[in-house]
Parts: sequence; C-alpha cells; structure tokens
Amino acid sequence: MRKANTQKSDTHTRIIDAAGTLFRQHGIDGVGVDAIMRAAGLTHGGFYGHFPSKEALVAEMSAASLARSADRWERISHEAPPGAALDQIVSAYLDPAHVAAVERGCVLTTLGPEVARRVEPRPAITDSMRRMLDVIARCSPGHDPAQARAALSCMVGAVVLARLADDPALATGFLEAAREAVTGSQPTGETGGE
Amino acid sequence: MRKANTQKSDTHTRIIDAAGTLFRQHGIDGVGVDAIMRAAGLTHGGFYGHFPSKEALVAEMSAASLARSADRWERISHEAPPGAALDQIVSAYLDPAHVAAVERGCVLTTLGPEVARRVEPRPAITDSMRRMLDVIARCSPGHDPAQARAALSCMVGAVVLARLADDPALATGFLEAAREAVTGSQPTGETGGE
DNA sequence: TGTACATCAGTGAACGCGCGTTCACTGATGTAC
DNA sequence: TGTACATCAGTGAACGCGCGTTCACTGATGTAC
Repeated sequence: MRKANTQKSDTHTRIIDAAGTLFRQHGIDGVGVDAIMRAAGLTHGGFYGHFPSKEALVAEMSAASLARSADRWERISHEAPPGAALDQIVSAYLDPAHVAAVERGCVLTTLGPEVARRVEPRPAITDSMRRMLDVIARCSPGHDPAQARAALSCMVGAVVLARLADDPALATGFLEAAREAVTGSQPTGETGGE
Repeated sequence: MRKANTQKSDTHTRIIDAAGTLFRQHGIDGVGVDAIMRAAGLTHGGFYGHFPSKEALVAEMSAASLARSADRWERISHEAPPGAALDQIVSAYLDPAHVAAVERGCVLTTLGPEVARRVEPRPAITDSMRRMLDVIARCSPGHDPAQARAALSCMVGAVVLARLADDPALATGFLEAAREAVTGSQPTGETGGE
C-alpha cells in the first residue's frame, strides 16, 4: 500500500539506519536484506525500490555514517571552548561506552576491514577521513597533519583492540594509553581500571 | 582414499593456511567451507574430520595466525642488535607491503572486528596481544606498558586506515605518521610519499 | 618376504535453509475535473 | 466540496544458488601372521 510521498525518504533513512545497526553487530555478510527490512518495519520486496543492490546500501550506509561522524567532530571543533575540542572528541571516542556500543560505533572500528575490501564505499570514506584529520590537526597544539594521522590511527586501533581484548582491564588499558598518547593528558574524571 | 598417517596433521595445517588466506581476502562470512577445502586441494566432505565446525576453524586459524606473529616479534626481539628490534618490528608492520598483502596481513588488521564479534577466538587472541605488548615494552626506551599499548593501537589503526584510504599518498601518510609516532625516528630508506 | 585384513583420511551425493533478486499485485495517496 | 482515476510505495510468492553439515562409501596404508 502506498504511503505519503514525503515518507519515502523517511523510509530510505530508516532502512539505512537499520542496516547500520545490524551490519555493525553481525558484519555485512552476516545480515540479509530480509533482516534489514524487517528491522525497518517493512517486507524484503520493497528493498529494491530504494537501492539497486545490497552493495549499494553498504556504500550509502557507510558513507552516511562516517559523514555524520565528521559532521559531529566539525561541530564540536566550532562550538567547544578553544583548547577543549580535541579532548572532547578524543575522550568520547576512547570512552568504554563507545567500545561497548558496537551497534552505534564508528564505522572505521566496526566495519573498517570489511568496507576496505569493497571498491564502492572507499572514496566517500576517504573524504570523511580527511575531514576528521583536518579537525584533529586544527584542534591540536602543533597543527601538524602528520601528528593528526598518527592520532586517528591510535584512536581507531585502540577501539579495535579494546573490543578484541577478552579482559576488561586490558581493554580500558588500550583506551587510556591511547588517550594519553593523543591528548598528552590524564582523564578529567575518576581514573579508569587496571 | 587414505593417506599416510603422518600426513593428517599436514592436511590440517594446509586447511588452516588456506582458510587464513581466503578469510583475510574475502572476510569470514565471505568464504565457504567448500572454497577453503578446494584451496587446500581437498573436497568439502573431509572438512569435518578435521574441525567440528566452521567456527572452530575460525578460532583455530586466528589463534594460530596471531601466535605466529607474536613468535616472530619475540624472535626478532631476541636476535636483533639491541636498540634495533623495535624499529625492525615497527618498520615491517608499517610497510606498504604489509598493507598491500592483505591475504597474509596481521589478523588484528585484516579480521579484527569480525573476530571480536565471536566468543571462541578471543581468549587466545588476547594472549598473543599481551605477548606482542610485552615485546614492544621490552624493546622501548622507557619500558612503559602504557606506551606499548598506545604503540600497538597506533600500528593497527594505521594499517586499517591505510587499507581504507582510496589515495595512496594518504595511505602511506598514515604509515609514516604512525612510524614516527611509535619509533620517534625517520625511515632509514628513501622517504615515502606526500 | 608375502598375504590377508583392519583402519581411517578423504570422497561426493544429499539435506534443509537462507541468501540476493525479481515481479505481478495491492491499495492508500494525490490530482484532475 | 465531491467523485473518478492515475500513481507508485510497499507486499509477498517465487527464482536459482551456495551455504554448513551429514553420511554411506572407497581404497591406500599400516599391521598381524
């Protein structure tokens, strides 16, 4: 049955959001079109009215998701008090809550290697990575692009390793060490584990 | 047809090696038992004489693969001239050749998030991660465990991001920046891109 | 050393199932008069 | 404002296919005599 015209793009967004959650939880090849559509409150047949293929959804979902991350970082870098932006971004990224919330986690850490195997999503992802690097460089003391690349590497690696670590103390150890390396400061709240 | 008794463990290893290559290239859910056995020169039916399930193969493969990485690092740390071990390990890891050779790449960078979703492989992987951290700490000037965790995070993240980057200059940018951050020195060979 | 036989690593057909994709359809929405 | 109709977002049955797993089997190997 037809819905209001204005609702089609809402549905499109709902499919992308459902896919984002499920792909992060079970991997791209671990989730079928059927499960995604059911999670979006629809039946599987309607999928191809929105996307030419599952691969196209993967590309659109990862591009949209990382663009939203870059948007958020840029917003923080403009709105936060000068000097506090980097710490705010890095602290949120290296928070155990980010590690735990895989289903909403940064695409670089939840689906990085899976997305890297595909051709379609990489240009848009590269674009967002550059924007994130620019934010880090702009918010860092030295404004050094190389330092920004090392910082982003450290953040992404720490979250990946924290999710792999079987021991919570080791997991927070990666996060704390990365935070110290990137911001050069101790956490402001109570000191975490180990 | 039966083969020599001594050949069964050879076959076992051959299956694990074939799985390692294919999983890294196409993802764990992107490769079937059939393709793995064919790559090992066998037919799919024989698989369950070696492993109780595909998941068991995933666990064994990732454990074996990362243990081999840890072995290699430990060997280098004992054999390399004092002071040179860290640079040797880090330079090999952050080499564009490692980024390019996905099919033989470090499991943390090729299958990290996929393996993190599964319960079975994580204890053994955590074990190997600890061994790798110990090597880095032992070979670093300050012998600081926290610094070692930041270093490993940076290395893993740089390789993941380099594989995602659509632009070779940005890819080598991640590798160079991470090397500088981890070893604090310029590359010994000719200076790479950007 | 030669023969008879038990072992068991590997074979290949078969299973039920869920995948990605197609397509004829339904029926509420928006529009023309 | 009320009626008739075209549109098209979403439905659900159906497709061919490859998945993970099972199992009766084959036939070279290793062993007992």
